[in-house]
Amino acid sequence: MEDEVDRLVAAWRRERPDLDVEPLEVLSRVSRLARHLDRARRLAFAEHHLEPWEFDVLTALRRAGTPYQLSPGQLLTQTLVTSGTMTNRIDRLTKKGLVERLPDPNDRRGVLVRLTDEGRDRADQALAGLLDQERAILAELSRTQRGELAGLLRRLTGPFDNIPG
Amino acid sequence: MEDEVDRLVAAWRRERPDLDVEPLEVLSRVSRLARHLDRARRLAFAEHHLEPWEFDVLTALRRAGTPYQLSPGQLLTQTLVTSGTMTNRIDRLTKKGLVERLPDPNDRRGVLVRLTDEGRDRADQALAGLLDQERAILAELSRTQRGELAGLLRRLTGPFDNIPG
DNA sequence: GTCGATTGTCTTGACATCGAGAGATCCCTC
DNA sequence: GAGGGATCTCTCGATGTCAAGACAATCGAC
Repeated sequence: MEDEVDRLVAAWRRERPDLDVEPLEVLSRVSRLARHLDRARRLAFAEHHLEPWEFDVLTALRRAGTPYQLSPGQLLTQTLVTSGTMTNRIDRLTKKGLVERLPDPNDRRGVLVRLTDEGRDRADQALAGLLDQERAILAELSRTQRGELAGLLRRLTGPFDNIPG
Repeated sequence: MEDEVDRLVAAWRRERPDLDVEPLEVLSRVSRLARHLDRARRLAFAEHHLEPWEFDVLTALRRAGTPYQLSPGQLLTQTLVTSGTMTNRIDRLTKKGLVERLPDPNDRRGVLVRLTDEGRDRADQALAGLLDQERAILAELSRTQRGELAGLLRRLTGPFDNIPG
Protein backbone atom coordinates (compact mmCIF):
# COMPACT_ATOMS: atom_id res chain seq x y z
CA MET A 1 0.00 0.00 0.00
CA GLU A 2 1.28 3.46 -0.88
CA ASP A 3 1.45 6.01 1.86
CA GLU A 4 1.93 9.74 2.19
CA VAL A 5 5.68 9.39 2.50
CA ASP A 6 5.88 7.59 -0.85
CA ARG A 7 4.21 10.63 -2.39
CA LEU A 8 6.48 12.97 -0.48
CA VAL A 9 9.62 11.17 -1.59
CA ALA A 10 8.42 11.04 -5.20
CA ALA A 11 7.84 14.80 -5.11
CA TRP A 12 11.33 15.47 -3.82
CA ARG A 13 12.89 13.22 -6.47
CA ARG A 14 11.05 15.22 -9.10
CA GLU A 15 11.95 18.61 -7.66
CA ARG A 16 15.45 17.87 -6.36
CA PRO A 17 16.81 14.98 -8.44
CA ASP A 18 20.29 16.00 -7.29
CA LEU A 19 19.61 15.04 -3.67
CA ASP A 20 19.59 11.60 -2.05
CA VAL A 21 16.37 11.62 -0.06
CA GLU A 22 16.48 7.98 1.01
CA PRO A 23 16.69 8.89 4.73
CA LEU A 24 13.17 10.28 4.53
CA GLU A 25 11.82 6.81 3.72
CA VAL A 26 12.50 5.83 7.30
CA LEU A 27 12.50 8.96 9.39
CA SER A 28 9.57 10.79 7.86
CA ARG A 29 7.52 7.67 8.44
CA VAL A 30 8.59 7.64 12.06
CA SER A 31 7.55 11.27 12.54
CA ARG A 32 4.25 10.93 10.75
CA LEU A 33 3.35 7.69 12.47
CA ALA A 34 4.10 9.28 15.82
CA ARG A 35 1.68 12.06 14.99
CA HIS A 36 -1.05 9.64 14.10
CA LEU A 37 -0.35 7.74 17.30
CA ASP A 38 -0.71 10.93 19.33
CA ARG A 39 -4.18 11.41 17.94
CA ALA A 40 -5.12 7.79 18.55
CA ARG A 41 -3.83 7.96 22.11
CA ARG A 42 -5.79 11.12 22.78
CA LEU A 43 -8.94 9.34 21.65
CA ALA A 44 -8.22 6.25 23.72
CA PHE A 45 -7.60 8.29 26.85
CA ALA A 46 -10.66 10.45 26.37
CA GLU A 47 -12.79 7.44 27.33
CA HIS A 48 -11.09 7.53 30.70
CA HIS A 49 -11.17 11.33 30.96
CA LEU A 50 -7.40 11.59 30.88
CA GLU A 51 -5.13 13.76 28.76
CA PRO A 52 -1.98 12.25 27.26
CA TRP A 53 0.23 14.32 29.53
CA GLU A 54 -1.71 13.11 32.56
CA PHE A 55 -1.23 9.54 31.44
CA ASP A 56 2.51 10.08 31.04
CA VAL A 57 2.94 11.31 34.58
CA LEU A 58 0.59 8.85 36.24
CA THR A 59 2.11 5.83 34.51
CA ALA A 60 5.65 6.91 35.34
CA LEU A 61 4.61 6.81 38.99
CA ARG A 62 2.72 3.57 38.51
CA ARG A 63 5.75 1.88 36.97
CA ALA A 64 7.89 2.92 39.90
CA GLY A 65 6.04 0.36 42.02
CA THR A 66 4.80 0.74 45.56
CA PRO A 67 4.72 3.23 47.21
CA TYR A 68 4.27 4.88 43.80
CA GLN A 69 6.32 7.97 44.43
CA LEU A 70 9.06 9.80 42.54
CA SER A 71 10.69 13.22 42.75
CA PRO A 72 9.78 15.88 40.17
CA GLY A 73 13.33 15.53 38.87
CA GLN A 74 12.91 11.83 38.22
CA LEU A 75 9.63 12.56 36.48
CA LEU A 76 11.43 15.09 34.25
CA THR A 77 13.87 12.58 32.91
CA GLN A 78 11.16 10.01 32.27
CA THR A 79 8.79 12.33 30.47
CA LEU A 80 11.31 14.53 28.62
CA VAL A 81 9.69 17.81 29.58
CA THR A 82 11.15 20.87 31.30
CA SER A 83 10.92 21.57 34.99
CA GLY A 84 8.42 24.40 34.57
CA THR A 85 6.13 22.08 32.70
CA MET A 86 6.40 19.41 35.34
CA THR A 87 5.55 21.83 38.15
CA ASN A 88 2.46 22.83 36.24
CA ARG A 89 1.47 19.22 35.60
CA ILE A 90 1.87 18.22 39.23
CA ASP A 91 -0.21 21.23 40.26
CA ARG A 92 -3.07 20.21 38.01
CA LEU A 93 -2.92 16.53 38.91
CA THR A 94 -2.94 17.48 42.57
CA LYS A 95 -6.07 19.59 42.07
CA LYS A 96 -7.73 16.61 40.42
CA GLY A 97 -6.79 14.39 43.34
CA LEU A 98 -4.70 11.96 41.27
CA VAL A 99 -1.35 12.70 42.93
CA GLU A 100 -0.19 14.41 46.12
CA ARG A 101 2.97 16.28 47.05
CA LEU A 102 4.95 15.14 50.11
CA PRO A 103 8.10 16.66 51.56
CA ASP A 104 11.18 14.53 50.88
CA PRO A 105 12.35 13.31 54.31
CA ASN A 106 15.96 13.09 53.10
CA ASP A 107 16.31 16.42 51.29
CA ARG A 108 14.55 19.56 52.38
CA ARG A 109 14.88 21.07 48.91
CA GLY A 110 13.03 18.12 47.48
CA VAL A 111 9.49 16.94 47.08
CA LEU A 112 8.01 13.51 46.45
CA VAL A 113 5.03 13.07 44.18
CA ARG A 114 2.83 10.15 45.15
CA LEU A 115 0.00 8.51 43.27
CA THR A 116 -3.34 8.48 45.09
CA ASP A 117 -5.49 5.35 44.99
CA GLU A 118 -7.72 6.95 42.39
CA GLY A 119 -4.68 7.99 40.38
CA ARG A 120 -3.46 4.45 40.36
CA ASP A 121 -6.80 3.05 39.23
CA ARG A 122 -7.11 5.60 36.44
CA ALA A 123 -3.61 4.85 35.22
CA ASP A 124 -4.30 1.11 35.16
CA GLN A 125 -7.53 1.51 33.26
CA ALA A 126 -6.05 3.89 30.71
CA LEU A 127 -3.09 1.62 30.10
CA ALA A 128 -5.36 -1.31 29.30
CA GLY A 129 -7.29 0.86 26.85
CA LEU A 130 -4.13 2.09 25.20
CA LEU A 131 -2.80 -1.43 24.72
CA ASP A 132 -6.05 -2.51 23.08
CA GLN A 133 -5.79 0.36 20.64
CA GLU A 134 -2.14 -0.30 19.89
CA ARG A 135 -2.80 -3.98 19.27
CA ALA A 136 -5.34 -2.99 16.64
CA ILE A 137 -2.82 -0.77 14.87
CA LEU A 138 -0.17 -3.49 14.94
CA ALA A 139 -2.51 -6.14 13.59
CA GLU A 140 -1.13 -5.19 10.17
CA LEU A 141 2.03 -7.10 11.04
CA SER A 142 2.77 -10.66 12.04
CA ARG A 143 4.31 -11.39 15.39
CA THR A 144 7.63 -12.01 13.67
CA GLN A 145 7.48 -8.74 11.80
CA ARG A 146 6.66 -6.85 14.98
CA GLY A 147 9.75 -8.35 16.54
CA GLU A 148 11.90 -7.34 13.59
CA LEU A 149 10.50 -3.84 13.66
CA ALA A 150 11.13 -3.47 17.38
CA GLY A 151 14.70 -4.65 16.89
CA LEU A 152 15.44 -2.23 14.07
CA LEU A 153 13.95 0.68 15.99
CA ARG A 154 16.00 -0.21 19.04
CA ARG A 155 19.13 0.23 16.96
CA LEU A 156 18.07 3.81 16.31
CA THR A 157 16.83 4.74 19.77
CA GLY A 158 19.74 3.16 21.60
CA PRO A 159 22.24 5.93 20.88
CA PHE A 160 19.81 8.63 22.00
CA ASP A 161 18.87 6.82 25.19
CA ASN A 162 22.38 5.86 26.24
CA ILE A 163 24.44 8.88 25.24
CA PRO A 164 22.51 11.42 27.28
CA GLY A 165 20.82 14.05 25.12
CA MET B 1 22.11 -2.27 22.93
CA GLU B 2 19.42 -1.76 25.55
CA ASP B 3 17.26 1.30 25.28
CA GLU B 4 14.80 3.20 27.44
CA VAL B 5 11.87 1.20 26.10
CA ASP B 6 13.47 -2.06 27.23
CA ARG B 7 13.56 -0.61 30.72
CA LEU B 8 10.01 0.65 30.42
CA VAL B 9 8.70 -2.72 29.26
CA ALA B 10 10.58 -4.54 32.00
CA ALA B 11 9.01 -2.23 34.58
CA TRP B 12 5.51 -2.91 33.30
CA ARG B 13 6.10 -6.67 33.29
CA ARG B 14 7.12 -6.42 36.92
CA GLU B 15 4.22 -4.18 37.95
CA ARG B 16 1.50 -5.59 35.71
CA PRO B 17 2.45 -9.20 34.92
CA ASP B 18 -1.19 -9.79 33.97
CA LEU B 19 -0.99 -7.49 30.93
CA ASP B 20 0.49 -8.17 27.50
CA VAL B 21 2.62 -5.09 26.87
CA GLU B 22 4.23 -6.32 23.66
CA PRO B 23 2.69 -3.47 21.59
CA LEU B 24 4.86 -1.01 23.50
CA GLU B 25 7.99 -2.63 22.08
CA VAL B 26 7.13 -1.11 18.73
CA LEU B 27 4.95 1.91 19.33
CA SER B 28 6.70 3.41 22.33
CA ARG B 29 9.89 3.28 20.33
CA VAL B 30 8.19 5.10 17.50
CA SER B 31 6.98 7.85 19.81
CA ARG B 32 10.25 8.24 21.65
CA LEU B 33 12.31 8.20 18.48
CA ALA B 34 10.06 10.87 17.01
CA ARG B 35 10.73 13.04 20.04
CA HIS B 36 14.45 12.65 19.67
CA LEU B 37 14.15 13.45 15.98
CA ASP B 38 12.26 16.63 16.77
CA ARG B 39 15.14 17.82 18.89
CA ALA B 40 17.69 16.86 16.26
CA ARG B 41 15.72 18.63 13.56
CA ARG B 42 15.45 21.75 15.66
CA LEU B 43 19.22 21.77 16.00
CA ALA B 44 19.80 21.18 12.31
CA PHE B 45 17.45 23.98 11.31
CA ALA B 46 18.89 26.42 13.80
CA GLU B 47 21.98 26.66 11.62
CA HIS B 48 19.75 28.03 8.89
CA HIS B 49 17.70 30.20 11.27
CA LEU B 50 14.54 28.24 10.62
CA GLU B 51 12.05 26.71 13.05
CA PRO B 52 10.71 23.22 12.35
CA TRP B 53 7.25 24.57 11.62
CA GLU B 54 8.72 27.04 9.13
CA PHE B 55 10.52 24.21 7.41
CA ASP B 56 7.33 22.20 7.19
CA VAL B 57 5.44 24.95 5.42
CA LEU B 58 8.26 26.07 3.16
CA THR B 59 9.08 22.57 1.98
CA ALA B 60 5.45 21.75 1.30
CA LEU B 61 5.45 24.69 -1.09
CA ARG B 62 8.85 23.74 -2.48
CA ARG B 63 7.68 20.22 -3.26
CA ALA B 64 4.68 21.55 -5.13
CA GLY B 65 7.05 22.65 -7.88
CA THR B 66 6.98 25.86 -9.82
CA PRO B 67 5.30 28.30 -9.30
CA TYR B 68 5.62 27.09 -5.70
CA GLN B 69 2.14 27.96 -4.56
CA LEU B 70 -0.61 26.16 -2.64
CA SER B 71 -3.82 27.17 -0.90
CA PRO B 72 -3.89 27.29 2.91
CA GLY B 73 -6.26 24.32 2.77
CA GLN B 74 -3.77 22.24 0.84
CA LEU B 75 -1.10 23.20 3.34
CA LEU B 76 -3.36 22.05 6.18
CA THR B 77 -3.66 18.54 4.85
CA GLN B 78 0.06 18.28 4.23
CA THR B 79 1.19 19.54 7.61
CA LEU B 80 -1.58 18.04 9.80
CA VAL B 81 -2.28 21.25 11.70
CA THR B 82 -5.54 23.17 12.18
CA SER B 83 -6.62 26.14 10.13
CA GLY B 84 -6.02 28.64 12.91
CA THR B 85 -2.47 27.45 13.23
CA MET B 86 -1.89 27.71 9.51
CA THR B 87 -3.20 31.27 9.36
CA ASN B 88 -0.76 32.19 12.11
CA ARG B 89 2.12 30.46 10.35
CA ILE B 90 1.45 32.14 7.04
CA ASP B 91 1.26 35.49 8.81
CA ARG B 92 4.66 35.04 10.38
CA LEU B 93 6.31 33.66 7.26
CA THR B 94 4.92 36.60 5.32
CA LYS B 95 6.43 39.05 7.82
CA LYS B 96 9.78 37.33 7.37
CA GLY B 97 9.49 37.63 3.61
CA LEU B 98 9.63 33.89 2.96
CA VAL B 99 6.13 33.54 1.48
CA GLU B 100 3.48 35.89 0.12
CA ARG B 101 -0.31 35.76 -0.05
CA LEU B 102 -2.01 36.15 -3.41
CA PRO B 103 -5.73 36.20 -4.17
CA ASP B 104 -6.90 33.00 -5.84
CA PRO B 105 -7.99 34.03 -9.36
CA ASN B 106 -10.50 31.16 -9.52
CA ASP B 107 -12.18 31.49 -6.12
CA ARG B 108 -12.68 34.79 -4.39
CA ARG B 109 -12.92 33.11 -0.99
CA GLY B 110 -9.54 31.61 -1.51
CA VAL B 111 -5.92 32.59 -1.16
CA LEU B 112 -2.73 31.22 -2.65
CA VAL B 113 0.47 31.10 -0.65
CA ARG B 114 3.59 31.46 -2.77
CA LEU B 115 7.21 30.91 -1.88
CA THR B 116 9.48 33.92 -2.39
CA ASP B 117 12.92 33.43 -3.92
CA GLU B 118 14.48 33.72 -0.49
CA GLY B 119 11.97 31.26 0.92
CA ARG B 120 12.91 28.77 -1.75
CA ASP B 121 16.62 29.12 -1.09
CA ARG B 122 16.17 28.73 2.65
CA ALA B 123 14.04 25.64 2.16
CA ASP B 124 16.62 24.06 -0.13
CA GLN B 125 19.49 24.75 2.25
CA ALA B 126 17.63 23.46 5.28
CA LEU B 127 16.62 20.29 3.49
CA ALA B 128 20.20 19.48 2.64
CA GLY B 129 21.19 20.01 6.27
CA LEU B 130 18.37 17.83 7.51
CA LEU B 131 19.30 14.99 5.18
CA ASP B 132 22.90 15.07 6.39
CA GLN B 133 21.74 14.79 9.97
CA GLU B 134 19.31 12.00 9.19
CA ARG B 135 21.95 10.04 7.34
CA ALA B 136 24.11 10.14 10.46
CA ILE B 137 21.30 8.77 12.59
CA LEU B 138 20.58 5.99 10.11
CA ALA B 139 24.22 4.97 9.83
CA GLU B 140 23.41 2.44 12.57
CA LEU B 141 21.65 0.35 9.94
CA SER B 142 22.74 -1.23 6.67
CA ARG B 143 21.09 -0.20 3.46
CA THR B 144 19.13 -3.46 3.47
CA GLN B 145 17.96 -2.92 7.02
CA ARG B 146 16.85 0.61 6.22
CA GLY B 147 14.78 -0.79 3.40
CA GLU B 148 13.19 -3.38 5.65
CA LEU B 149 12.44 -0.77 8.26
CA ALA B 150 10.86 1.56 5.73
CA GLY B 151 8.70 -1.28 4.44
CA LEU B 152 7.48 -2.32 7.88
CA LEU B 153 6.68 1.26 8.81
CA ARG B 154 4.75 1.73 5.58
CA ARG B 155 2.48 -1.11 6.61
CA LEU B 156 1.57 0.87 9.71
CA THR B 157 1.26 4.33 8.17
CA GLY B 158 -0.70 3.17 5.14
CA PRO B 159 -4.05 2.78 6.92
CA PHE B 160 -3.78 6.24 8.49
CA ASP B 161 -2.80 7.91 5.24
CA ASN B 162 -5.34 6.23 3.01
CA ILE B 163 -8.42 6.03 5.23
CA PRO B 164 -8.69 9.72 5.99
CA GLY B 165 -8.29 10.52 9.67
C1' DG C 1 -32.53 32.93 -10.68
C1' DT C 2 -32.86 31.95 -5.63
C1' DC C 3 -32.22 29.56 -1.40
C1' DG C 4 -29.71 26.52 1.57
C1' DA C 5 -25.84 23.84 2.44
C1' DT C 6 -21.01 23.57 1.84
C1' DT C 7 -16.39 25.21 1.42
C1' DG C 8 -12.31 28.11 2.54
C1' DT C 9 -10.10 31.24 5.46
C1' DC C 10 -9.59 33.90 9.41
C1' DT C 11 -10.62 35.35 14.46
C1' DT C 12 -10.81 34.55 19.25
C1' DG C 13 -9.94 32.65 23.83
C1' DA C 14 -8.02 29.00 26.48
C1' DC C 15 -4.16 26.24 27.41
C1' DA C 16 0.22 23.55 27.66
C1' DT C 17 4.86 24.13 26.81
C1' DC C 18 9.41 26.16 26.91
C1' DG C 19 13.45 28.91 28.50
C1' DA C 20 15.59 31.68 31.74
C1' DG C 21 16.28 32.64 36.16
C1' DA C 22 15.32 32.92 41.42
C1' DG C 23 15.57 30.91 45.94
C1' DA C 24 16.62 27.31 49.07
C1' DT C 25 19.31 23.39 50.37
C1' DC C 26 22.98 20.12 49.95
C1' DC C 27 27.74 18.47 49.44
C1' DC C 28 32.62 18.70 49.00
C1' DT C 29 36.91 20.82 49.95
C1' DC C 30 39.72 23.21 52.75
C1' DG D 1 32.64 24.32 60.37
C1' DA D 2 32.69 27.74 56.59
C1' DG D 3 32.58 28.87 51.81
C1' DG D 4 31.49 28.03 46.99
C1' DG D 5 29.63 25.38 43.49
C1' DA D 6 26.00 22.10 42.35
C1' DT D 7 21.31 20.48 42.71
C1' DC D 8 16.30 20.78 43.17
C1' DT D 9 11.98 22.94 42.58
C1' DC D 10 9.25 26.68 41.42
C1' DT D 11 8.03 31.36 39.12
C1' DC D 12 7.36 34.21 35.22
C1' DG D 13 6.74 35.87 30.52
C1' DA D 14 6.47 34.61 25.75
C1' DT D 15 4.91 31.59 22.29
C1' DG D 16 2.64 28.13 19.34
C1' DT D 17 -1.26 25.25 19.10
C1' DC D 18 -6.04 23.84 19.20
C1' DA D 19 -11.16 24.11 19.07
C1' DA D 20 -15.09 26.53 18.01
C1' DG D 21 -17.19 29.71 15.59
C1' DA D 22 -17.65 33.95 12.28
C1' DC D 23 -17.82 35.54 7.76
C1' DA D 24 -17.75 35.49 2.81
C1' DA D 25 -18.07 33.12 -1.55
C1' DT D 26 -19.40 29.05 -4.14
C1' DC D 27 -22.15 25.22 -5.71
C1' DG D 28 -26.26 22.44 -6.42
C1' DA D 29 -31.21 21.65 -6.45
C1' DC D 30 -35.39 23.27 -7.60
